Amino acid sequence: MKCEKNQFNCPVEATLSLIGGKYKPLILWHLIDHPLHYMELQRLISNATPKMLSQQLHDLENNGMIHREVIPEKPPKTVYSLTPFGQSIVPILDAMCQWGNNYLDGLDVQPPCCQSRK
Amino acid sequence: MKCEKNQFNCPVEATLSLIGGKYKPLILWHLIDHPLHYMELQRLISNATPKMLSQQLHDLENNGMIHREVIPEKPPKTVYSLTPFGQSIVPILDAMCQWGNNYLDGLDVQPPCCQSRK
DNA sequence: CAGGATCCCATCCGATACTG
DNA sequence: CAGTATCGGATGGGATCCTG
Repeated sequence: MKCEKNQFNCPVEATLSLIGGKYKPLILWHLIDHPLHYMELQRLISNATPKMLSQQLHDLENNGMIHREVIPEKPPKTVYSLTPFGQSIVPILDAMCQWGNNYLDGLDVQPPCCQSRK
Repeated sequence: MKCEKNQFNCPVEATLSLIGGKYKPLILWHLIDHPLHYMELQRLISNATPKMLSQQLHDLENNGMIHREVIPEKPPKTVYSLTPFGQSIVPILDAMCQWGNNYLDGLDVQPPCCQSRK
């Protein structure tokens, strides 16, 4: 999904335009409790290709949801963390995760991660 | 987005697979308080083409979120309404709508509909 | 290590026209 | 009224290879 400031049919559309990307909810989810390096995210979201991961990270950064900091070392590191704006959307992720778990339960599917937070 | 029962990276993905379509949240939103006819939905969601609207309606029906009842009259009528399963996801829509309104406020954009419910 | 570049395919979505 | 059929463009997402 695009992340522009165009007209939306509904505020819900606006919300989805920010977190509707394939790996975006998952990225945000992993960043809730602590910042992570690119490599750690790559390992946690292993079926995302590097291209997809960095693309989604850039989208989230451009929308102000996450902060990207490069640490000039050898080897170089990049740390991603939630901004306050990104934090503000966590309750929605929580609600969606909880509902999604109930739904998957009904299908007898084991969710691969984040069954519940905390 | 597709709506299959495949593997999801995250329960949030499962949720998005059901309500992530372009007009799905809006359709569900309009059906919260009362059932609607196809034509009423078409009028409320005027920039959806008939093809898109009926496609999204079918998706929602196949996933058990809405109920479709054909009333054999002349002229024919079709009534769409939320199922209990569809009702169960309303809190998420509420949360997303509320957050989206705050977000759009910050952009000085007037949301076109459903500023708040009730 | 953290990604960018390139190529390509699947799906989403819109416009227009038509039907029981 | 309540859709379906068809075509085509836009976008999302994957595979592979390459670089500072």
